[in-house]
Amino acid sequence: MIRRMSQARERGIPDATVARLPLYLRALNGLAERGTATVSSEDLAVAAGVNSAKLRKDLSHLGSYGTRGVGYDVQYLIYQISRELGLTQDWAVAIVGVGNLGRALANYGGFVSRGFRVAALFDADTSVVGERLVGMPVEHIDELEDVIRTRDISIVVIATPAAAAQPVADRVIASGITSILNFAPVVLNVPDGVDVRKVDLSTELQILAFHEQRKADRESGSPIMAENLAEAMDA
Amino acid sequence: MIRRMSQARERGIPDATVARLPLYLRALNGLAERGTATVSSEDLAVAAGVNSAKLRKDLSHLGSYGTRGVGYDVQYLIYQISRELGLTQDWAVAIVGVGNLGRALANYGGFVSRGFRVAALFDADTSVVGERLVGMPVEHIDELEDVIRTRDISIVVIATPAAAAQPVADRVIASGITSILNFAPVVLNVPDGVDVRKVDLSTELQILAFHEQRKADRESGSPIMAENLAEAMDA
DNA sequence: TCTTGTGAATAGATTCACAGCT
DNA sequence: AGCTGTGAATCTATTCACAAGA
Repeated sequence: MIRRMSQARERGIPDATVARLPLYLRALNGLAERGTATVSSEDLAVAAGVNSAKLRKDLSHLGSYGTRGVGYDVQYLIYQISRELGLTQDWAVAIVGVGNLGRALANYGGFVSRGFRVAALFDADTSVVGERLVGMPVEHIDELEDVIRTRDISIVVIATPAAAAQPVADRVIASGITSILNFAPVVLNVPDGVDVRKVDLSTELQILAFHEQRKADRESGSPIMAENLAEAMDA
Repeated sequence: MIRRMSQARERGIPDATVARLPLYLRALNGLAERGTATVSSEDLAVAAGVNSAKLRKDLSHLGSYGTRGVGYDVQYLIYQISRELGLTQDWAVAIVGVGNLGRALANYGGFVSRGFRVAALFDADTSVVGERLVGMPVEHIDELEDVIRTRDISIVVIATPAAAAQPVADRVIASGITSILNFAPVVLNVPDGVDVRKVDLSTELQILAFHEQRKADRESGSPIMAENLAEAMDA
């Protein structure tokens, strides 16, 4: 029952689409800054570096916010995507681990900008505890559970060494956190219902290395690789 | 012609598979450290947090490196994956932009560990140029082209402010670079044949916020959302 | 006339389930 | 008896191509 609405708003937006919404949002913000009032799917797709049919299908999952023959109203679309992503409220984020990376994250401007607010910083190292960063004192990891509850933290960023990441995850999950952004190079074990996203420098470098190697192989031109190249060029 | 070999080794490994190989490699290294000699697809899959059929299919793209009834030899598989990813050679990496993030990246241990070597650091800020980091002097961005060529850099990490990223990308591409890891929050415009991977904190946070919002919506229990929850629990 | 929104077609990834080998 | 490797089935995502609407 209650099966009306734009068909998509009601039930899940595809993951692949959700992953691209931030990209569109950024492109739209760029256009807005340059004073553009209206944009076609084609132009927005170019700005975001995707195919325009994909962009239109993605946006169609949020609703029907364009005007045929005209395009999309930039401000209106910014608002709709922001709302869909939950950026119209602001989320209290805690960063655990104030090493080089943690500091970089805390200082990262775009972080605080829209929708997110660094509400706590934690470290286990007592020589770092007490230091101030972006106006926040670094607190001792012992305070983790208390602070998460009292400051209504909803997203935790783990920027600890690898060995500390799982215990930290266990503790924040026990404190009710269900959204974790993990920078430590380990696979976190978490119960169902907890979302973990992982950012991993070495993984990204390895993927680049793979492709770089392929390119090098092609240039050195073994017969098999030459054939691959020919096939690749057909595309 | 020459259409033999394990059917997969010759022609492209799926992107989704390539993206997971680093994950398997890490899980395998963990097992190796604990002295495990042999592992089944099931156990390795658990360690890597994926489905075992997927793991087997992924590995089958590299070749037939398991033993039926037994599993995979840990050391041998580490070697095969490393070779496939191109980690048996080492890649000279340059980091452009030595702010908080650039420093964190330069100091990141796992970076240097296997396959990668920080071979140059660049910044436009003359007050940073000359400073030493991980044994390397920070060089002025003017040296970019020369250094890329003379030190045989093959991967460039862009950790500059957003506005500097595209010009830097243009310059490194003009110097022959075809692999870029971009931390700046912009879509880089690059010609065909250049691989760009993007790591983006705010994108990741926005994706988490989306899911977090969904969870919150469910708990507040509108009829439609309650229905969604019921459906989700069927799975 | 121009551009959206979307069915239909295609491509790609995941999962199932079991034959085949050790 | 146990586990890999893989066809077949399924699910998800992308792209095409055009009807419908401004």
